Amino acid sequence: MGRTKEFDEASVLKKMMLTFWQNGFANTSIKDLENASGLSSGSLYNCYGGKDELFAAVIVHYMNCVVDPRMDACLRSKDALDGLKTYLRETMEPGNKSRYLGCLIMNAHLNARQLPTSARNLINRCQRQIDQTIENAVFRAQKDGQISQKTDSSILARQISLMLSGRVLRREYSSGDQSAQQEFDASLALLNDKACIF
Amino acid sequence: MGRTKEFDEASVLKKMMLTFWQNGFANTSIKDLENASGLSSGSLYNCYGGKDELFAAVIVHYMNCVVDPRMDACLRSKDALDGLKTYLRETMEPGNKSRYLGCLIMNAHLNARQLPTSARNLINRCQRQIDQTIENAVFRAQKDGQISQKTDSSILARQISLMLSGRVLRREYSSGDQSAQQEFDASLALLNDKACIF
DNA sequence: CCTATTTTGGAGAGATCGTTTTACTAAGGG
DNA sequence: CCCTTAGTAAAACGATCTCTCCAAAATAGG
Repeated sequence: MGRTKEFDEASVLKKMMLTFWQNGFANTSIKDLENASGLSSGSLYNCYGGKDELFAAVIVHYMNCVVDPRMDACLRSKDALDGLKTYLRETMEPGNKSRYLGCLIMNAHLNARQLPTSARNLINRCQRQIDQTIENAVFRAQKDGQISQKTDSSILARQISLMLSGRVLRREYSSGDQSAQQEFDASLALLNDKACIF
Repeated sequence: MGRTKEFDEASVLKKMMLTFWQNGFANTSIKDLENASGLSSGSLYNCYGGKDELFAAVIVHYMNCVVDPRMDACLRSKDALDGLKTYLRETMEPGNKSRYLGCLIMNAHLNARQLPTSARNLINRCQRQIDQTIENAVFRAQKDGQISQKTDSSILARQISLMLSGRVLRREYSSGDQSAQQEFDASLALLNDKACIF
C-alpha cells in the first residue's frame, strides 16, 4: 500500500516537543521544526496537517510522556505528602537539564491569545488535570493526618498551584541556582509543619 | 526651532502601553502601534528610534503610571498589612476593565527569549523592585505585630510573589469571575490569622 | 515487472514583519 | 524668505513566516 514511513514518530515528536517547549508556539517556525525533526516541511504537513495540529500532537505527547507519569506517581504514592513534594520538585526544579524549561502546558497560558482555539481548549483541559492532581494529593494528605484538619485544603491546593505557575512564569527572571531553589523551598514550606494555615 | 509636536506624548504612550499589555511584545506590530497611537510609522521611528526603544519607553511609562503609585501607596500605608493586601488586590483583580491584563512586567517574563536584551534587563530590574516592595511590606507587618514572629517573613514574601506571578500567568486559564476570585482569596489567606506558617 | 499509493524534499507563492527612504505638507524662529 | 523640525503617506527593502505544489523516490500488492 505505498511507501512506508522512514522516521520514528515518537522520536520526531519528542524533538519537536523540545522545540516548542523552549520557544513557545508563536516563536517556533516550521523551519525550526524541520531542523529539529530532520524532516522537511512536506513531510510534516503530510503527516500532521499544519502547525496547529502539529502543536496539538506535541501537547498530547507531552502529557503522555512527561506529565502523566508524574501525576500517576503522585497519586499512587503511599505517602501522599511525599508524592506531592516529588511532583513539585520534578516540575519546578531545573533537574539535569542545562536550562529550566518550565512546563509546556503552563508556558502556553500566557500566550493563549496567539494559540488556535483548539490548542487553547486542549491546554486548559490539561491544566485542569494538573490542578486536580494537586488537589487530590492535598486532600489525601489531610485525610492521612499529614496536614492539619484546621487547614482549608482547597485553599492550600490552590496556593500550591499558583506557586507552581508562578515559578514557571519567573523561570527566566529568577533563574540563578539560588533563587530558583529558594522559590522551590518557599513553595514546599507551605506543606511543612502540618501546614497549619488555619 | 521648527514645528512643535502635535500629539500628547503621555496619551500616545498610554495607548501603545495598552497595546503591548494586551498582545505582548512579539505579537504587537508597528501597524498595531500606528492604529493605536494614531501616528504614522515615520513619526514613531522619528521619536523613539525603533520597536525596541519604543517598548522600553512604554515600560518606563507603565512603571511611572501604574506600578509606582501602587508601590508607593503600599509602602506609605499606615497599616502595613492593609497596604500589602491593597497592592495585591489592585494587581490581581480584573477591576473595572473588561479583561484582566495581568502585569505588563510579569507578562514579559515568559517571552523573555523574544525580547531585546535591553528590555530584558529593564524588566528584571522592575520585577526586583516589585519583589522588594512586597518583602518590605511583609517585614513591616511583622515588626508591627500583624504577622507572627514565628513566621519566616522572607519565605512568606517569596510565597506572595510567586502567587502573584502565578495569578498573572493563569489569567487566561482561570479567568472566570469565580476562579479568579478564589485564586486571589487563596493568596490573601497566607496573610490571615497572623500567617502562622512556622 | 507493473502500477497504485505514499513519503520525501525542495522550490516558491503569498503574506507579514521591521525598517528605511522618498516626497510632500505644516509650523515655528531668525 | 530660509532653515529647521514635525508630521503623513507611500513605496520599497530584505527577512521571515505559513503553507502549497510538484516531481522524484520508495514500497506495497497484484
